[in-house]
Amino acid sequence: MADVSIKEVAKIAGVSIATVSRCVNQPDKVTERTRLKVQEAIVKTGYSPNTLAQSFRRGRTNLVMVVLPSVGDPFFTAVMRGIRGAAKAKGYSVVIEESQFNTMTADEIGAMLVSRQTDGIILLASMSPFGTDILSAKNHRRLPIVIGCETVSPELADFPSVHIDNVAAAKEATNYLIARGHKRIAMIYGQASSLLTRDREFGYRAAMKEANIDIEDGWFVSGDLTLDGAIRATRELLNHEHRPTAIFCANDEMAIGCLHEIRAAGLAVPADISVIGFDDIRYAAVTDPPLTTIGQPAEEIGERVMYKLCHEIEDGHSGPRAPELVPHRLIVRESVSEPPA
Amino acid sequence: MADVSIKEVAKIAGVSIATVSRCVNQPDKVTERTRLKVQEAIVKTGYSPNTLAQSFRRGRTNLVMVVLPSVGDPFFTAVMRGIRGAAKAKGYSVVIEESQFNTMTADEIGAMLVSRQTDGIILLASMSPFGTDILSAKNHRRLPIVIGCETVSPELADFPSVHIDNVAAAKEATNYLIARGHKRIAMIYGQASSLLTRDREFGYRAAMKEANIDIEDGWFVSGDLTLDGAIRATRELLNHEHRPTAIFCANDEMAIGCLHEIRAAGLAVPADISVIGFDDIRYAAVTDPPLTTIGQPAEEIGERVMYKLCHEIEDGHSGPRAPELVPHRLIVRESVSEPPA
DNA sequence: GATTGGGATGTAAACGTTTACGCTAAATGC
DNA sequence: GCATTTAGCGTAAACGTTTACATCCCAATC
Repeated sequence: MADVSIKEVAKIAGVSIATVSRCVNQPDKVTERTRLKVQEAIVKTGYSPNTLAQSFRRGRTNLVMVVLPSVGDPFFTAVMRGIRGAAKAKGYSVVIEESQFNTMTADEIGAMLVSRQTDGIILLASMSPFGTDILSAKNHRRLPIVIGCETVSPELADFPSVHIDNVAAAKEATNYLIARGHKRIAMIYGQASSLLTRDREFGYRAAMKEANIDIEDGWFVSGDLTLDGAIRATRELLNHEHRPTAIFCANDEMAIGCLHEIRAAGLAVPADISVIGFDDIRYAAVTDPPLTTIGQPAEEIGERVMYKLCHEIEDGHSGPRAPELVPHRLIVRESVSEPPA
Repeated sequence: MADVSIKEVAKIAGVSIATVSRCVNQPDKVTERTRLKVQEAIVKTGYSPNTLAQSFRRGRTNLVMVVLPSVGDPFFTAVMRGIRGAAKAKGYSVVIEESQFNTMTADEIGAMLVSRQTDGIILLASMSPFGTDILSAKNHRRLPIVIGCETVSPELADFPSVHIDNVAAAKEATNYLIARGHKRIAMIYGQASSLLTRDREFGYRAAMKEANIDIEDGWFVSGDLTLDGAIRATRELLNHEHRPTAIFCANDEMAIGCLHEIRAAGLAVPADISVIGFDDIRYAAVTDPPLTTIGQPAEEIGERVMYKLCHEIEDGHSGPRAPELVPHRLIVRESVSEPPA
């Protein structure tokens, strides 16, 4: 059944292997008559082209790699859905690498491309902690890499990217809390190494500064972008001598952990403490209380980033590389109110 | 930098390409002296073997495919973590296919293997709705396929599998509700086509029957394994003329939707209605109230299923194929109590 | 010192496909 | 009806690697 090669088809159809190949790949270069003859031989033998040989010959795998911080994060799941949809439409398969748990370095990524295991790479996770030499512009060979979600660090500025304006979005979240009357506003941020985190931090600090509100020591804590990290961070905040009346979490997963820990401490959201998240993952709508958050068009980001990558792979790069900004929006639910009197 | 082939290395090192290949793949077959010489040439040229050519020549991609119902489900995310870890250890990459949104048929899966795009396949989703001809035992060629999580349908019984005893687990969940005094127990199940759903249904019905409790019409509703589906299903249950006092959800994601909808209706969990889930995803511990559920060793399942697949790929199959059962356990939190008086 | 054995290396074939090139025969232009 | 183009097809090379086999050389044995 398997292991039938193009040779066999050619023999049965009474044509050369070149003709069989053409029938499959460029049907217009071949007579209707022979096309049918070959088609018949193909179904008779159950032939399907050996993808390995094709990839080898064509120098393409039709495989792209996505590097993301955590596959468990529902936000990235949504981005992945967009990527996958676009990939399917363009005939690519996707392999995922989690940057959080392995030590994949920029060198490994470069090696991956050089050794042609994948045709291109989508970075949803900042690689800055690893060093970006191979990826950087100083490497003159253009690697098909596109960056999504993350703000682009200077070394990577040469690569195309798709993301929201993280600074503006974080500022908007913070301003919303300020507008509701909060002054003691804490932030649970992600990983210190991440640029995305840094952008959201800038937004938070900028909004506070503009409103002339001081940020006390201990109001800016890391939650590692995880549920458990956020629970620890929230505990710290609750024990702070000036307990905040509002907490801005850099993603929804942390916000959910935050909600839980506040509740566990016998306090109420938003009566005692307001919470605002980031990403608008699906669970955000069903928490108790439903989470006010910043929505990102995750699936759209995924789609666009994939199409951009296809363009890089197939047409090489062309024209300018201004980051493609997509819109965010504040989604008001019930986890934010005025601070307690 | 790129595109340096084995020939160039050979020329620089002053040896034949065969020797270079041996240095890389079977270092013990080569003199220390030449090995060093070649090594030097390799770093000098920046050579890295063309993976496409290797795959082609060796007839192996070191790529496996995982088919699962929904990548968004945190349970499968956990399974994937196990798979990914084992894959990494064994030198494989993983591509994911979602069976929910595309129409991948068994034939396509077969084609995938025949055309050698992947070395093997892990099925975490039942393929029964699609027809299993290609995969079935009647196809004499042994395909490297392993089944995880799902109970194995008769046609697939010939393939190795790793899963919990879903019937027993569902029975245990139901019995727990019965033991707490419930009689009006509803179930929100997954997709009707899924064997896993059928097994959990069996367990539920068996427990009810043994306790001599009738299941009323309308107490057994589909939630599609999704949040939204569960919300709809819960609404139906709340409007039932004999409203259940307990709801058994076939997975935690649905249980979370269920909790939310009960709350939205102004009722309390567990005071008015008890809820029990299945899977013990991470969010289950931080719902309000924390969710009582059945825990599965998701990551372990993933690991084992991957190792089993490696064995299939590398050593062919050998010996008997009894399904490998892994233990489940009831995790008691706070979403179940006695029924209201 | 001749013979044998074996380890290290080179030679060349093979994997299945795509494609440049050349050939034949048919179609087109006078 | 002849010359010219062109469409359809076959031949064969090429992609980069692995590996069976041949070769060579050195060491060990008699």
